[in-house]
Amino acid sequence: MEETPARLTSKPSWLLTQLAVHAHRMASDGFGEVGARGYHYRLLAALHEFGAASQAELGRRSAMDRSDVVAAINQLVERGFVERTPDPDDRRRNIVALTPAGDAQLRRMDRALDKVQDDLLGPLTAEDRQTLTRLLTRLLAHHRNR
Amino acid sequence: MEETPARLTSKPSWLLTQLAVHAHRMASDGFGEVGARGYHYRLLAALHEFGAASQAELGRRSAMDRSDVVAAINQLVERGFVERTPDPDDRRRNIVALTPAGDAQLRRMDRALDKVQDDLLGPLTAEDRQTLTRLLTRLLAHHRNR
DNA sequence: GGTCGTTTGTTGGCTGCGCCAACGTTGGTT
DNA sequence: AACCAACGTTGGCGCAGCCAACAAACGACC
Repeated sequence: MEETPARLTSKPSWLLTQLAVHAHRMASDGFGEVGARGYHYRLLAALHEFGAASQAELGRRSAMDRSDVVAAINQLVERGFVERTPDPDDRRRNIVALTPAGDAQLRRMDRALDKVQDDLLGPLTAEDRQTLTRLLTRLLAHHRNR
Repeated sequence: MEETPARLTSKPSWLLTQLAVHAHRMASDGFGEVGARGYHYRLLAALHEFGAASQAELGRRSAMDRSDVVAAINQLVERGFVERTPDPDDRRRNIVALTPAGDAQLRRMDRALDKVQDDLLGPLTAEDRQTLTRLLTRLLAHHRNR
């Protein structure tokens, strides 16, 4: 059983990034079962919660680069999960809207993700889970605004 | 100020991966100042803590793929931070050893990383930091072996 | 009106990290 | 001798994050 250097295991940044690798892999597996990836989920979630929006706005809400939004929306359009129409009021923009099929896909991904959360937090008590979530939320909010 | 969907912000896997992005970026910036990356730090740390080892063993200790170890060691050799010599007792293996220059580089990266931890945990009290570290360690240990 | 700066969509590219398949060489087992 | 396992190496893939550039369109200002 090979050991990991204490220099690494003692550093929160190491714990965080390594655990994120596991979380990411689990989520990817879940998404993969419905033929999707993380970017798709973020966009569908933003559309469902805030309604139709331009690509730039979607990017901001989903913490994605504009260029990555283009590619992901292309794929979602191709599958009929989303509709892209030019904005008549601002000809620079596209309006992206969720379709019923997209809504169904979002629910499928939701179910897959819920399972992931449970696997991820496996050995933690309900109280510990809450504590962890609270701490992570605080930190993320702090760094979100640089 | 654009909002992020609650579907995302409520999921530990989202908090974890997004916060990991920040942590990774901060660490990358720190490492970048001494012209290195995460892989280099992992290898140097393993060498310093456990002594000279074969590449395969280093990979296991640093949670890296064999092929990625090859490339990273090449770069460390090129900079004189590490020496690679054939193992006379097992001609399949190379013995990788830390040089004094490598040790100095490790210390430089250590200092950069310490700063990162502080920035990362910025708004947390000492007690909260300890709690977070404890929870993350528990989770990582759980997923490491399965 | 015309000019300037900004926003938007899009293309193309780059980096880090994790991972996998294949191959030849070498060791250990039987 | 035959087999399987481990090692180093090459080459390649996927996801996520990011940046630069461009043309088109918008807004504000004089």
